Amino acid sequence: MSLLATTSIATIADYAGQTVTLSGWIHNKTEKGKLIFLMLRDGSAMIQCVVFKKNVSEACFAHAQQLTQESACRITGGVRADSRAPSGYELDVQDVEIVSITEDYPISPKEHGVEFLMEHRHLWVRSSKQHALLRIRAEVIAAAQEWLNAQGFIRFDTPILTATAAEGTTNLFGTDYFDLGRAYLAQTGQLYVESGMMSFGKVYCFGPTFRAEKSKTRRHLTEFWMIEPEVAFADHDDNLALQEQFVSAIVQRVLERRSEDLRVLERDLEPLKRIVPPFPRLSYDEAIELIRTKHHEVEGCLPIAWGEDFGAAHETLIAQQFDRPVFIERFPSAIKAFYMQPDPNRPEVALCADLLASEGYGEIIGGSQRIHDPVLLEARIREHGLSIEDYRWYLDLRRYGTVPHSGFGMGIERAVAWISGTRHIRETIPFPRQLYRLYP
RNA sequence: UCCCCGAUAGCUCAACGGUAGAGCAUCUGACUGUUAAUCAGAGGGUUCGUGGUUCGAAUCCACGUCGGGGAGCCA
Repeated sequence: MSLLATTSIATIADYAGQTVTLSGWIHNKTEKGKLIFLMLRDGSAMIQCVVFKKNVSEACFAHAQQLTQESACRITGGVRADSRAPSGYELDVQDVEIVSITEDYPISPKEHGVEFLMEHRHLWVRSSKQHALLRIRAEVIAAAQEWLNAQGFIRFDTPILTATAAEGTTNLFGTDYFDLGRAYLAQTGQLYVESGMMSFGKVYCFGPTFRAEKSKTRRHLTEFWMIEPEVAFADHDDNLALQEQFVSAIVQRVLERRSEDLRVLERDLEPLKRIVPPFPRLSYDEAIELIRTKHHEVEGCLPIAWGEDFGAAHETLIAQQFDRPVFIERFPSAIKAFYMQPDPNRPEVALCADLLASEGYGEIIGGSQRIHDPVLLEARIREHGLSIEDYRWYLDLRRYGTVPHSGFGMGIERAVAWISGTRHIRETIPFPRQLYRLYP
């Protein structure tokens, strides 16, 4: 049963032959003398409504004439299958009720530049492609949480206002916090979610995270959403297995439920259909060697020495060797976060991995096995020049019932950009926050 | 923070040292099958700002503002 008195356009096929009332906005209008075509959008779908002058009252035809792009209205008419209609069904209009008339809607069906569209982001979300993309975002978020819930994970929310830097070095957004000095917006929920892991075993946090880095690329936002699972008694290999199942499940569910939106975005579905476990795995050492032999395949890609981190060109080169996402594992500890567990066979590398999306969309997951030994963790905190006092609670997790554990974080916007085939990350979130954009 | 590029009608762009232009949108009129309808007509400009070069600047130069692409950093 519907919560509203009006019919949802998405279910219009169920009403063929019946008279219904639809509520929505005029997406487009074509006048042809005594015949008017109204493309009505209600959020669920669109349908073409046909107004014939001789079939309706004078008042009704006048109302239809007054409607402009994005005017709101209620339209009553008969549902009829018609091959001439874009969606296969159209509405034979009997009555038009105007709810509000829109004047001078800024976004016409013609082309626009990025600056103009971003300035009108609050209206741009009504456009077909943005609508499809944000539906896919919602599906990715729902799929991620529901898959984890089905695996016995508990959502464990972590704070956004924190007293210190979680990972120390990166730039943070700060704000005054009453008499307690500075507070910072979280750049990850990971440390806190480890507390939940010791309580519930399998947990995840999901929320916005903030990076005050002056990144200016199509892969970066200053505010982005991250989902971070954390599992007790899970080692590095368990972690990678979890990640490839998680990512595959999300992709397959989007293919299953949002194929119409992927079609609107003209996304090639074949690469997505291949996203099933197992994903290829490459050690950091193997990646260095691959770059040495194949760096000429990507412009601007130069060989790097052991101990250096990869740049964007290196990631592109590595990702394009495979037809599905690829793990790069066991990075040098020196270039990774302080909490990552060293490989017992090679203490100079960490039991961590980055997952690079296929088709050159870059890193979508970063994860690791965490240090569970309190002595080692405390030493690492000191080595990184961090305050033991700030991490007292985090060290407590290792003092009381410590166990090996692993986890990872997936950036929602990068995953959505990859799955939807969207070049720029800014379109994958309703209101992107970037270096030079805080409005609307 | 660094490198590259851009700003002209509501929008997308042209004019590149000599009278400010087009398409779309808007308004008026015609049209019973349009899918970004078509046809006819009309209105619409502080060429981002400040200074400079020049007989003359949208055009060349400097600085500034806003924005776009990329690097680094990362998800």
